Amino acid sequence: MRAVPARPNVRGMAGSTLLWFRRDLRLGDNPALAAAASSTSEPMLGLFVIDPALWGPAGPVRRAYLLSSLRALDDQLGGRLVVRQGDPTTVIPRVAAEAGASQVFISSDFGPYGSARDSAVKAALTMDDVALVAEGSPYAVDPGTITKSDGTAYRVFTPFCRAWCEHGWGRPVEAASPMWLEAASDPWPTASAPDGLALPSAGEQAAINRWQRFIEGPLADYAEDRNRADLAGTSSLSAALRWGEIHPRTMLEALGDARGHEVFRKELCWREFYADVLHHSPRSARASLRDDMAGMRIDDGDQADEQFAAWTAGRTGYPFVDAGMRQLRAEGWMHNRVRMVVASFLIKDLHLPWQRGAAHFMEWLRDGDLASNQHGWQWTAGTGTDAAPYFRVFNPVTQGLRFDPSGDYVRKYVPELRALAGADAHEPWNAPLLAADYPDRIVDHAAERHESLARLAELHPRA
DNA sequence: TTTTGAGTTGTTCGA
DNA sequence: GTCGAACAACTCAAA
Repeated sequence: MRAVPARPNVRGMAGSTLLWFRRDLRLGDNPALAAAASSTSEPMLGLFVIDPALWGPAGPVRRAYLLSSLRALDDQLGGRLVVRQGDPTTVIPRVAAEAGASQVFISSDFGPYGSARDSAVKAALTMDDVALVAEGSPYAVDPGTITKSDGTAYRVFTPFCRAWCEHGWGRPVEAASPMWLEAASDPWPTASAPDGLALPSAGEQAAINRWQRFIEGPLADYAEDRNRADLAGTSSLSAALRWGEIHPRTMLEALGDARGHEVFRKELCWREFYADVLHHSPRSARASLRDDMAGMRIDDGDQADEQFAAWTAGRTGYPFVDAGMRQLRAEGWMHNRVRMVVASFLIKDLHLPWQRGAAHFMEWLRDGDLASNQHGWQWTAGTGTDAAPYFRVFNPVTQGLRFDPSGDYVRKYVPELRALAGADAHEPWNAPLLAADYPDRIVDHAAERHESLARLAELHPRA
């Protein structure tokens, strides 16, 4: 990235190569970059397109994170990352023409929007005699690759994971250090995180540093500590994976057979499993994967709206739920264990549709990934893969006592409960004078659990 | 072909 | 206080 050539005139420069970054904001272990670099000895042009179709829905948190990550990438490119705004179907052919590029390299996108967009871009480029070359993807194994023996997609995680491990994945590809062309950028959009929301540092180097710290520290006890909300037992790399600041292949390469390593590899596999499920069933981003659950009775109306608002604000009166919802607003991130608990509360205690909670998560999560988010929610709702224990209803108090036994997590995000010591923070109703500013419980968990099971029984009436 | 056992993340009840 | 059973029914792989 230091080797910046004497500035050529981009216009009319024949034979140059374009690298279109999307969710692969890194230089290391980047097959598209490696392929582009080895295809030409000419300097190449690194481009990111701000696509209005994605930019708006990304929400303020992901917009701010993305800009921060793009700034880091721009630094790595010696300030030569070209940023354009607009529909890629028109922007990509235009930039390719400006640069005289005959090839545009990308990393494959398997999402419903991304794959359709890439088809449209490919068609538009073909008219100009420019090739769109896809190399690599955000996954260790491309979605659609792992199938059952009859060729159809897996719907259960464990057999998928077994097949995924047997299939294996390649070694990280060597870093390339091409020369980068300079070209005009559109003005970068502005985006700032909501007031008071603190984002961690973004970019490839930050991701590598975080990964290194995780390997040296929490990974050894990951099997036990990953569920503990009051410990820093997770990798905190979900956003880096979402934006491709680090590739899962790089991580898998470093993992061995220790228990914590095995469990972490499984977590990476979950990400790949859900990408595979979404790839085979694009509709499942919006609709329940299991159509037999579509008739589930849900609540709506003014009271449902009020309860939804209490949930988003972290004012349900259940400390573990409220701590999670407030962490989301404070950091644009939530501990995975707590994601399940707040999701279960929305679905089983408030009887609201999973799509409503999933949309709120997508609005606030800096790691918001369509496949992982929607199917994580569907797992909790019992509408997705893993249909077996449909009677699973999380008890928000029990979960808090088990996975935040110190109460530190609750007190960190719910200041009204700081007068309660230890695990007492999970049951403020036992000491009302010490938690006077904290809301009362908006529903009775035992009663709503019963209601949820009753509504499920309506779908499967006994003979 | 049919059968069988197992399946990320759970809770409650009653002995 | 601890422990096993029950909560019903779908997917997958192996026997």
